[in-house]
Amino acid sequence: MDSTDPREHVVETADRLFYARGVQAVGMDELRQAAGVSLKRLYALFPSKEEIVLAVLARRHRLWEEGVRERVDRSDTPRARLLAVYDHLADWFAEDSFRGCGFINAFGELGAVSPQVAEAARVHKRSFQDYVAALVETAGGPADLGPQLCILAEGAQTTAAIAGTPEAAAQARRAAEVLVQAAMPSERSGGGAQRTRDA
Amino acid sequence: MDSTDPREHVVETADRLFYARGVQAVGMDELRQAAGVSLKRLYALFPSKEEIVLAVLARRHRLWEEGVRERVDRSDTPRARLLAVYDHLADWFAEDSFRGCGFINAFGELGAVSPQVAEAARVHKRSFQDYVAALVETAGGPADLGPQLCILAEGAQTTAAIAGTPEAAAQARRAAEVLVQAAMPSERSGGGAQRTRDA
DNA sequence: GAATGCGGAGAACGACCGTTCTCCACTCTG
DNA sequence: CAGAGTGGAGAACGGTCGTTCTCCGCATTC
Repeated sequence: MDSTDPREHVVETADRLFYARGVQAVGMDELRQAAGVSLKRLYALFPSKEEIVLAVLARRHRLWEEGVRERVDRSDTPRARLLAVYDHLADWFAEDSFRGCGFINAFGELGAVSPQVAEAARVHKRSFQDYVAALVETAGGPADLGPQLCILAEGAQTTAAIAGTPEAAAQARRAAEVLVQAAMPSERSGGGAQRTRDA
Repeated sequence: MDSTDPREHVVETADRLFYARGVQAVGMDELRQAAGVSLKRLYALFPSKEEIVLAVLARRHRLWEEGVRERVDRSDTPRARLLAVYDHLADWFAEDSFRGCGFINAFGELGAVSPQVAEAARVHKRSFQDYVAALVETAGGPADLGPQLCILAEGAQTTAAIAGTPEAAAQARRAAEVLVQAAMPSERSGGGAQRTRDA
């Protein structure tokens, strides 16, 4: 829980608070108290609140990429790897603390007022799109497929967040299956590639 | 531009400001000045800022429904009506002022702190899902198709907003075409829509 | 013309924001 | 033990927020 690095500890705490209630709803004093550091130390670690926000987003980006990559790498076939993303989403949506994509939320709250936050969201989404595009290319799918799968993932996140229910992940997965099947029809319909044995 | 109803005029102005910069970034004094009303009058029209936010969302909900409905009704076949939604999105994304879905933005900014805002977003999205589900049913499509098409629309909105480019609408449309085609295979590609399943 | 009420302009208010500063207990070093 | 320096607690600061209040010009009415 508490890491050895005080900086990381502050970022973890800030992430939890910002994500749960919004950035502007959490004051520096509350963050200081929750993180158990003095205000002086807080400002010694970070020059401003905005820098904390950016550090939180950077951490979220890293954790997201690790989580997706780990889940994808657990699948063996190129096709299963494409769909693994939605299983990752399903697990995420089922968490009690789930409240949508932190980048979308931050973009909506601060994107118009902080170019750096907007840019962080842009880079994060772009990075995911590139990753999926690489998966599609490896699987031998057409270039169109990547963006379409990403749009499904984005839509599932906001839908699940606002509805407060996790079923959007499964719906997006089924849609993705259709798109993948249509874009990359398997030569053998019986499908020797169908080894849906996970973990 | 300026409506006869001062209340509506305030809501229009608030919508423009809130949408462009975020709710919390716009103070009541700035809104008062932009709308050209006195602070006293502003608080005579609305008891609090939150009520203005809710009125803005209600107006946005109405305009969105009218816009989508008008666009859908311009199409003649049930299949074209399903895809008309994405053409509407394409036009919207191309607007200079486009900055994502106002409900998603408001939810990200205030959803955790204002149950009423969260509920407004939920109702709005749910209403759209019901509308699409009705279109799907009329077209004779399976129940699964509606949520999938909605997820594509949601994903296109956030993708276009964060990327700052409108191409997500076309990508979502192409994906939707595939989903529709897979779920409702036309016997002849020329398309006899009359041969759909009856109610 | 005097009384009355309405609405506009904007000052005032209390709260809270992000950030800085003051003060002091404490721990090292000699 | 004396002195220096570090870091914690939290007060202070300037600013802004949402909201309320005061003041005053002005139109209406008897």
